[in-house]
Amino acid sequence: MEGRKQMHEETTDVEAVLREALGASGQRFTEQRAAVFRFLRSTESHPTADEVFLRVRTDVPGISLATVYKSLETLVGCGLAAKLTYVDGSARYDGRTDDHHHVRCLGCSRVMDLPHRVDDGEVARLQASADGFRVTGVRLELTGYCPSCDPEAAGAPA
Amino acid sequence: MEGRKQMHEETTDVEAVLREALGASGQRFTEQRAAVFRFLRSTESHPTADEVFLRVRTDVPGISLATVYKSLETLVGCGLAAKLTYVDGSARYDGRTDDHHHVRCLGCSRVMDLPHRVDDGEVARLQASADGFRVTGVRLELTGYCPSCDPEAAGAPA
DNA sequence: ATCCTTGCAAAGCATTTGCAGTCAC
DNA sequence: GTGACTGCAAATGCTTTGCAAGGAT
Repeated sequence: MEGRKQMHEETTDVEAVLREALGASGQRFTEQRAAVFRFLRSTESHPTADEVFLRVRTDVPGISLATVYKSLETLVGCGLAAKLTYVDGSARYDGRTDDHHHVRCLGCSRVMDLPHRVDDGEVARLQASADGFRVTGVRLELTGYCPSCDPEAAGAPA
Repeated sequence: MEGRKQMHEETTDVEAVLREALGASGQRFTEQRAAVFRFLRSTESHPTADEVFLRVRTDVPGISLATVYKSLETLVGCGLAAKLTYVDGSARYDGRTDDHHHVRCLGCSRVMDLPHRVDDGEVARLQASADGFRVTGVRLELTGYCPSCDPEAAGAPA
């Protein structure tokens, strides 16, 4: 089936992307970095460093937590990942680097991606009052409750 | 002048607000909590716990950092302050609890308040794709450069 | 062969906690 | 007087760092 072939192509592509980005900044391709990058690209769960560690350990048994931290920082430095920080203080990593927004569930702490971006006109309106300020980025996060955590919804919310 | 009288009234009012909020949740009014609250209300600088500590220490010489942390948490619990977290991982506190947004300068790290809020229609549009999710809050932060830090502006950027 | 990376363990830093004395009520 | 609050210091948890061995180019 096409499925397997496509999967293989994607894997290859992911490695190529990583090799290129690392090479461009004079850094080396390693199995550890590849595993971290592959996992980040494969999930939308915006994992913490520790979650990455636990998962990647199944692919690269001997990897250490320190290496995961270093790899994540390397990826962020290459522009292949983004670092998010939440109110609880935990850092999370996102394999998507395009400008997008998030919804976070106050119940289960899950973070999901939003397909739409804030309208440029809206940004311009908000920015208008910060005079002289040159805006380069917008970060937006919706908070609330996902269907299975909603305390106001009918079902028993765990 | 009116200035002095108004200032005194405000101070009194701030304490009354604090007393009421604390009483409502069975907690006690203390000089330390009052000093922390007063400082938060008086500034727009969104200070870290340590900055609060350094400043409040001039009013309450013997106060400890642990007490500042506890007081800040108490205020957040009473709804008299909000806790913010930035990408660098540092927690900051905001004496304003109404729903408002921020601009952060990538040069000097200063955080300022934005007078406008994201339009409800825009939130609805963004939310539309997160189906089943009940949105309760919106957090937005603009990032960029303030006039004195803008590297693309004419003057020497420090 | 060079020097970047890894894994380990120790160090760092912000925040939290335990506890005895103190204070608000 | 009672129970909450403070200050101190120790503890915690996440993240970073130093270093010798190993690996990519």
